[in-house]
Amino acid sequence: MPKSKSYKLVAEPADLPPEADQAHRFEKARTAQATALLEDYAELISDLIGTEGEARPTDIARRLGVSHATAIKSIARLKREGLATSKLYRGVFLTPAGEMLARRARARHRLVVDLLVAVGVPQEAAEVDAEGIEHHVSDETLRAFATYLGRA
Amino acid sequence: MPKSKSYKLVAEPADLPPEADQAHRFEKARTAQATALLEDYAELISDLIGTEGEARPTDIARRLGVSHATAIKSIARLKREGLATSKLYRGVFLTPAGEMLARRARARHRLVVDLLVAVGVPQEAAEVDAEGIEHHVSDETLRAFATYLGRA
DNA sequence: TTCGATTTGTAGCCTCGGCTACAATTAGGC
DNA sequence: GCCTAATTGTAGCCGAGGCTACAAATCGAA
Ligand SMILES: [Mn+2]
Ligand SMILES: [Mn+2]
Ligand SMILES: [Mn+2]
Ligand SMILES: [Mn+2]
Repeated sequence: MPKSKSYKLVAEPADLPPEADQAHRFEKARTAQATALLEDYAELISDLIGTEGEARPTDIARRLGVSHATAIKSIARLKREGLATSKLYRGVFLTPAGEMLARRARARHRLVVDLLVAVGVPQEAAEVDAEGIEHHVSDETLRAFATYLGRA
Repeated sequence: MPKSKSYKLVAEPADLPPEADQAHRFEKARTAQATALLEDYAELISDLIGTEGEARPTDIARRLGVSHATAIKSIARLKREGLATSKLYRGVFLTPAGEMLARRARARHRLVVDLLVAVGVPQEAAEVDAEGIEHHVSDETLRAFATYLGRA
């Protein structure tokens, strides 16, 4: 992950050229996309461990609909970023950081599906669309969803 | 149960293994992501032509927050896919297919922002998040949004 | 225990979308 | 009209995330 200047706490000057705003939005979307894969893997690994007792690369690959080679390479990225570990022929595990990411991803995923259904989106469409939408929902937006659903 | 008469590409037998559903959702999200860049460019080019009279690569790059080399390369992809044309030093234009894509992208973008605001998301957060969310909103979900907003 | 099937890992290829550096073209001020 | 600045385009690099093909390790049934 490219260092991502995390100046989220810094107030953003209101006197920037107008197109800078737009550029900043696109940049946020690109950043979100860069973490989407990590979030999906973390959530899935956590699910598999919970339901199957273990998360094997082959199962991960089948659930994601990618080749096992692709899954293994992505798992390598998770390890590189300190989110997962794995022992040869013994499955993949999440580090504390990975667990935390998985928990938040799962909670957000559920909230997004519930919000969509609450505003009238059919269940199956909500499930499908949420898989992509979830990665672009900020904490602020998530709080608004929770409030709307009466779970503030 | 998993119905939704799909396109000719993927035949969906009703008795698929349960994890195939999940794989299919992930695949949809990946497909949506593959077209996200095209949609953003088409929408932006259309906007620039509308407000500035022309869409020059440099302006496109600045609005997107990427280098002009990146923008030019992406514009090449739009041309390759029949969505845009350009004359040397004379800006970028949209083909009819590109215009159509831009129109739909803009309408969807607006509906997504409006939906977010309607459920209580602050305006600025809605604008930011919509830039990513929009690409994962299916037609079915979009219709539900329109209905919710009373624009059925 | 042995041996074939499954699982896991590696190697190499591809496209995409970032970037910088540099080259060429055009536009504009003087 | 000339020269500089801006714009546009090209070349080459990179990492991410797809893929297939092949190799190695493990598992499990006979
Ligand atoms: Mn997802
Ligand atoms: Mn998810
Ligand atoms: Mn967008
Ligand atoms: Mn948009």
